[in-house]
Amino acid sequence: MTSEKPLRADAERNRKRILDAAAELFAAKGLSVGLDEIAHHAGVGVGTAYRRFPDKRQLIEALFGERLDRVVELAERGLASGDAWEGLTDFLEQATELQIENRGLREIIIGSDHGTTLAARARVRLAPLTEQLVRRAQASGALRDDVVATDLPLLQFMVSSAAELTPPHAPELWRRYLALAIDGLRTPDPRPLPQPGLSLDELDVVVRKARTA
Amino acid sequence: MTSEKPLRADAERNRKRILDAAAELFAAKGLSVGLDEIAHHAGVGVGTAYRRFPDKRQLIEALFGERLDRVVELAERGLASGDAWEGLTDFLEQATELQIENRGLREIIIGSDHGTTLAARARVRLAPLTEQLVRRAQASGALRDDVVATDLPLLQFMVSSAAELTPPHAPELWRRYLALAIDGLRTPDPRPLPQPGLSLDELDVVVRKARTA
DNA sequence: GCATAACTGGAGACTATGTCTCCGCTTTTG
DNA sequence: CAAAAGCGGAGACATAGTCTCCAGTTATGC
Repeated sequence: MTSEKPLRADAERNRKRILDAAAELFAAKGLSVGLDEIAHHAGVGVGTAYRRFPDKRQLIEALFGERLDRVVELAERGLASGDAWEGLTDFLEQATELQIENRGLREIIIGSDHGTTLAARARVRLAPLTEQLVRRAQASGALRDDVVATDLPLLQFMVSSAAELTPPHAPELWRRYLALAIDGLRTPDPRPLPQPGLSLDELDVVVRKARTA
Repeated sequence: MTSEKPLRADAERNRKRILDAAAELFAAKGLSVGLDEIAHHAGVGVGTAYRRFPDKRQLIEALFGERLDRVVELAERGLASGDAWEGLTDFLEQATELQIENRGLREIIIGSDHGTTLAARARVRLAPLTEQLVRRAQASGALRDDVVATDLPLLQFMVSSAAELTPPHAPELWRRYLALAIDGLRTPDPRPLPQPGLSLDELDVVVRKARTA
């Protein structure tokens, strides 16, 4: 569909440079970096950047599709794990790690208008997998019964929020709080949770509106 | 020290209106609301607002001192509780609730340049109390031993982050996640946490830099 | 080589948002 | 009722991101 005329050699080279710079800056600073900054970091003029990516969304979608696939893949790998509980916690830990390494990814996963459809599609693929992860861990007896699948992304969000203000000399501090939360999930004789978990639709609303405010 | 000439009656009346409007808007929208917006909401001109509060910080400090006192007071009440565990969890829950009800308060407690000294002073008063709360709960056997006092504000921060994107029809959802975290604190035979907790000084750095970035 | 189509760079226009000043007019006060 | 105090809000200023324009440069096909 996208009728692509072949670019001139130098133009193609610049396109790649812009994509590289954008990947780096989005990961480090989030999606709010301007195309101007990206262009400068890529060593090209602003005009060049805007000519190639007239819409920032195109740039974002070009970059983050693969990253989101990896999250889905992590869930699949968790389901393939021999141990149901480990499958769940490994997924939680690794998916959280991805979001923390890449601030742009985190901002895509939680709302922030940009790349919305991309994230929405990933969520659709992810939902049945996490549902399955939770059910399996509950069946194995390791996971408390009153947890639901939509709790997972919210836990990830909480932990990655804390990670965002982590001091440079303790970049792994978030693992402490994820571990604490995971211990909360494992509680053997929990008192029932005071509020019901969200439905998938409700989660969608939550996740869409984040940061935008 | 602040040599206060008595204001004219109408001026004093407007001062109060501005304070009321600011309290309302800061609670609802956070500290980023402009003086212009506050002035308009108070039904006075922008000039009036700036004449009375040439520095936004003065306005903020005038408003949030009392709120911060209440947090300290909550810790004291927790310490006074007969049950060490309940004292701790009640404090956690109620202090978190205060932050969630009042977005401005939350932004003051975590860095964001404004009102820094105010929050720093509150932290100094709060530190020995939370230290005590934790120690007491550990002595009673209810709280796992590898938790430290600086974990409390970080847990609160995580939960209130989640609360910030809570959907309007489930405003109490955060209680679910606080309960989960609290169950993590109670874990009877925890596997040791993967990262050491922060010292008070480290917490200070963390808490100061938030949101500013 | 050379003509030309493709591409480049970055100044600056434009928008949006918040901070803060100035000053002609109004209200309070003694 | 005159003077002092206060008022309102237009608009100057600063910052920051988005995006356009076009004179000048470079790749490419003949």
